[in-house]
Amino acid sequence: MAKPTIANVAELAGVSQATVSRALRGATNVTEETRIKVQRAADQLNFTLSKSASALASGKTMRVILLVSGKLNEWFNSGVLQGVYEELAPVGYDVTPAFITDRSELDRFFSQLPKSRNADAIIISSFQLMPAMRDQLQAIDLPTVGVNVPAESGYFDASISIDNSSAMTMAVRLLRSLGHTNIAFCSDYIPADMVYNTSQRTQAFADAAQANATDGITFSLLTADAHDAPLSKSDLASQLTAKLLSLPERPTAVCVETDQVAIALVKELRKQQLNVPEDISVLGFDDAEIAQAADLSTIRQEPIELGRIAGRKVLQLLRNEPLEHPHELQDPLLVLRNTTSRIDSGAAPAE
Amino acid sequence: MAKPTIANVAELAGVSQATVSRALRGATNVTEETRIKVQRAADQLNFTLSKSASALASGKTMRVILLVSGKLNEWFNSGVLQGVYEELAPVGYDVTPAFITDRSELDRFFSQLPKSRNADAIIISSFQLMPAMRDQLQAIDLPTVGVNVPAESGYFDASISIDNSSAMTMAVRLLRSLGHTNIAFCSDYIPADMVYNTSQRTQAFADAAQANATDGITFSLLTADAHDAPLSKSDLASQLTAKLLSLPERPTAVCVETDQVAIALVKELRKQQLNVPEDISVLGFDDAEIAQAADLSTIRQEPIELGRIAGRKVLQLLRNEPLEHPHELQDPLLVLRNTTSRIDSGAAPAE
DNA sequence: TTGTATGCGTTATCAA
DNA sequence: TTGATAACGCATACAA
Repeated sequence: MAKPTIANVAELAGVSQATVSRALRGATNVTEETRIKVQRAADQLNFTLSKSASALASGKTMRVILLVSGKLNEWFNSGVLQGVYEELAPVGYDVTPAFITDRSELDRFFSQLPKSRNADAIIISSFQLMPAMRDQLQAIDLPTVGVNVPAESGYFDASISIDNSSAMTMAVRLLRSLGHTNIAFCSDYIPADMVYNTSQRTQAFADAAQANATDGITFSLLTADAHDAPLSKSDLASQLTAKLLSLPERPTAVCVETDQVAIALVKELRKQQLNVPEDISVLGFDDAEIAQAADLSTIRQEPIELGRIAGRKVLQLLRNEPLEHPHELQDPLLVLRNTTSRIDSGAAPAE
Repeated sequence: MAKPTIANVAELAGVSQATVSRALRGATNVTEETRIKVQRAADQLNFTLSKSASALASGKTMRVILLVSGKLNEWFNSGVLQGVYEELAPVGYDVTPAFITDRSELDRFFSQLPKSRNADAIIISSFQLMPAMRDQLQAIDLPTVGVNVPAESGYFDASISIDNSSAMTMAVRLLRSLGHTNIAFCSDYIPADMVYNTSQRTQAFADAAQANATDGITFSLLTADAHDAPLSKSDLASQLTAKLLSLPERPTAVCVETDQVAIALVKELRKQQLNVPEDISVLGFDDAEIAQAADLSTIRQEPIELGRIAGRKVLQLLRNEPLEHPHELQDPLLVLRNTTSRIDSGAAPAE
């Protein structure tokens, strides 16, 4: 038999289609005896329910879309996917990833997006909230949960984000307690049509700077020059290094938007005969695998955990369970390795 | 209107449902005029075709499953996903990832696997081909393409794999040309129920060793002791280092199954006061991001490209196009950085 | 080129 | 607890 249907199973088991359907889905109102009988028949025919037919009949697709900015193999995105999958797959949901890099793709995605037809929920990760997107988000009649989205957004039914503000406050405090009084924040240029950016971190740093601006402390914001094609990390690093060294007074500590850029920056600084961390401390952001390999001090965020939390929120929304805290912030963790030290310490750091 | 159906669009456009269906899918036999009229009506109603209904009616799910061993956020797996997605998404296919870590999950996956019901094709990445799996593969009546699967497998309709044999031959040649005469290969212990392993690489190294075994050259295979829970990379590295150092004659060069383990090994060796690469050369496998950060010499494989190729093969199979070379091997590339050098060179490597 | 009518494989309502 | 039957929303053979 090419493709057994529920009817074949029903016939073989000697019951009705409806009973087969109930038995196979684990409904309560089926005798244990019949259930076993049906299961046996299904196994014998190598039968599985068709998701398409189930979806059509029930109105539930058992699928949730994960929309990420940037590529699926980026550290953050793949981690979120893993986390979401861990929570949703065990309860029968498929997770269909989609990614988007520029504005036009975003528009296309949302216009084609099944307004409630092809998914039961949608998770949106790390998007800048542009006006156009807000409208489209509001037009969606699906449960929507955000990952690393701006705090002020009431555009999602739920969200989980890292606390950038807390992260940058911690970073500034750390560097100050190490004696640094001239601190910079480095970030890449953000094209206007970019769907994601780390501007939240930049802003959070600026806020933290302002809160600490009273005494003789200098804060600087360094951003790469505008460019069309994305810069390689090393080109970006050398540009940032040049800017860093051309400041009136060279900062003794820099926070960098991501580990990748931070590591490239460390390499470039060392190439310029500056010792890290003796001459200048560098603090990354993410604690990706490379941070450990490069012995980089950094601020940890945990994409897998963010994904899990997002997945759980989706499940709650799907079950119409009330969310106590629909919008959550996750506390970051400072991870100190070998690229940060006291300003006045000329000694080599301990191994 | 809550959920517009094709009937609503038909009514608004003043045509039949069939025409709407044809127009929206870009069928040829529709007047440009009607197509525009229909499109306008669809836009106005914010209508999108229901994938479930389409799938049920047409028998095509427009979905392909990507089954990987290990987690979705691993470097190789997420790269393959990205590559597959790049090829399939533009032509309308969803890619649904699934991952599996042990044998029991594998069995469950295959038993629940829609024998041709819930996907149009399946891509299987990096699985060891166990007997149980062979049977199940043969039972699948879907196009099946493998990524990094054993060469001898005629169990897939198509496949794309890295050429482990060529990789290890290159590695051995490189190390020999650098003057090394005592070369080891390091790998983790592989639990019996593991669905994936790097044993192909180990075997390829053994083959390469045999091909070079004539003169006074020593090859060793080092494997971690059996363990239940996965070892941390650093624990694994220290165990491998211990084995390495307890050999009658310490090898001057080691190939390691993955970059991760190689980097941990380098750290451990240096902790043991051995200079890398002056005293001992280390060669990784993958050329993941961390390899560059750690300045590791390694053998590059490109998961994204593998994914793209797999995606294209799926498309060809789905279109019933004949594949000239259903089973392909990809040539690896040697990437020399700072963990390999001549055996007789005591000088520090150039920056 | 367009319309009509049927079927795709389930779920859900209702009755038994 | 089980069975009969009507949706579910679309694709497609066939007719016009």
